[in-house]
Amino acid sequence: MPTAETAPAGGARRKAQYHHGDLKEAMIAAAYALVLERGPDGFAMADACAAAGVSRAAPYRHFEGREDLLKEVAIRGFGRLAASMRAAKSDHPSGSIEAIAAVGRAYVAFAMAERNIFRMIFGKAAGLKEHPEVDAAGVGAFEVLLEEIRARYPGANAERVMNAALPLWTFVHGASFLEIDGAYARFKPDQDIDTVIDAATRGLLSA
Amino acid sequence: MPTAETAPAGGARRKAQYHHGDLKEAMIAAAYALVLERGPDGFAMADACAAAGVSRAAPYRHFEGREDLLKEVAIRGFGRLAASMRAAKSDHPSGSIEAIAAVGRAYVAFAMAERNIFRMIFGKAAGLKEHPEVDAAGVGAFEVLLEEIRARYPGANAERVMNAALPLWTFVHGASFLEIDGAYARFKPDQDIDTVIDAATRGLLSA
DNA sequence: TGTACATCAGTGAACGCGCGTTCACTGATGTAC
DNA sequence: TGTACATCAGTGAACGCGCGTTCACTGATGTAC
Repeated sequence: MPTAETAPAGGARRKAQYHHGDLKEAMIAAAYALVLERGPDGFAMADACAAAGVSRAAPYRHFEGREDLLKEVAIRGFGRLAASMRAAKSDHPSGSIEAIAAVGRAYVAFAMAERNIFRMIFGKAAGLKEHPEVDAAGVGAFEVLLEEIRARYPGANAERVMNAALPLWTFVHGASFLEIDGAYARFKPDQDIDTVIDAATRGLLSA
Repeated sequence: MPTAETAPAGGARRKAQYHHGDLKEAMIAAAYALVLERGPDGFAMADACAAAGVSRAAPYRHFEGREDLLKEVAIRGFGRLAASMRAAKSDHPSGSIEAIAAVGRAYVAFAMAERNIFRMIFGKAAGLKEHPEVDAAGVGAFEVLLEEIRARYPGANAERVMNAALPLWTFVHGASFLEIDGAYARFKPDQDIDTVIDAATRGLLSA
């Protein structure tokens, strides 16, 4: 019903169509929006069904259950995080400090923009068990940073790359959580988070 | 019943006593242990009641409800975190890099030892609303680091102290979450986390 | 091109369970006189 | 020191709600002939 009005193309009785068309995708999108808004714990199947304009039982044709749907949401989350980091670094020379700092800033910016998604994809506390696919999506996101580090230190072995990358990840990860939880706003309200990230990136890369 | 055996002092029929003695404290301790074990979402009032050897209705004489009990757990959590940081730094000269690094190591060590408590006290996602008392306990924990920074830079104004403290907190906070979530184990299994913290502390303090 | 039939994707209703919370109660304790 | 009474901290049972999931069904679609 909600979407019927806005898509009058084709036949006249598009309204109240029995088959949805792409319910799987619609459910994922609805779930993503709901998790974003209320967090993974506040997410209810019934709400996602309502948002997709479908009965409560319908999604079980496409997902094993709630967990399976949330898994899909988590994969999207990592995908969006990776995409925004990738976009951010494309403005700067490959391997430059600026590119690396831009990746970090994008990481924190994503956490701020989609805080509940960020909280969900990191930390199984939020009721999401281990899934190889989610895991792979997470690795894919980390790869964006690794690529940049490799470009900065051509020919460096894996250990050296990790030694450079992990502290940077650590810092922006911590910055994301502190920002999300309001710790920065509380202790230093006028702070510009991007400046902090830039400074830390330099400090950690030269350490 | 569980504690009756171990405290035979006084009267003979200590067992199955009607009045608990200190149910409030017993509930908090039971809840703390349960949250530690299963996380804040896996925590059920009924389990805590069972652990304290009391009916489901009893705690409502001492707490407004579940949220109120969890609030108390969170306060304890911050208290324990602060105490372990304080203990760690006492081994080193006040204001020294070693003392500051020790505080950081203790922070991450606490996160590892009590991961579900750590997750609970940071991030309201875990179903704990804002409470002034919890907030104050959190500030108290941060104070342990601030004291150390002030000792290092005598006479520094508040801003300078924050500028030094926040990046350090950010790093150990990120390290805690990555360690908890298994990210370090996954990407660099043989890494010694304490070494990383020491290096980052030096790098960030001199940045 | 039309009909029969298998298959698929929905529906509506209800089940069932976990769990926080409440209610009327009762046993224990402390205090006034 | 003993009794009456108020108060407090428990109990047992049940309520109620949210919510994921299942079941028997029905409408729509695609395919064989």
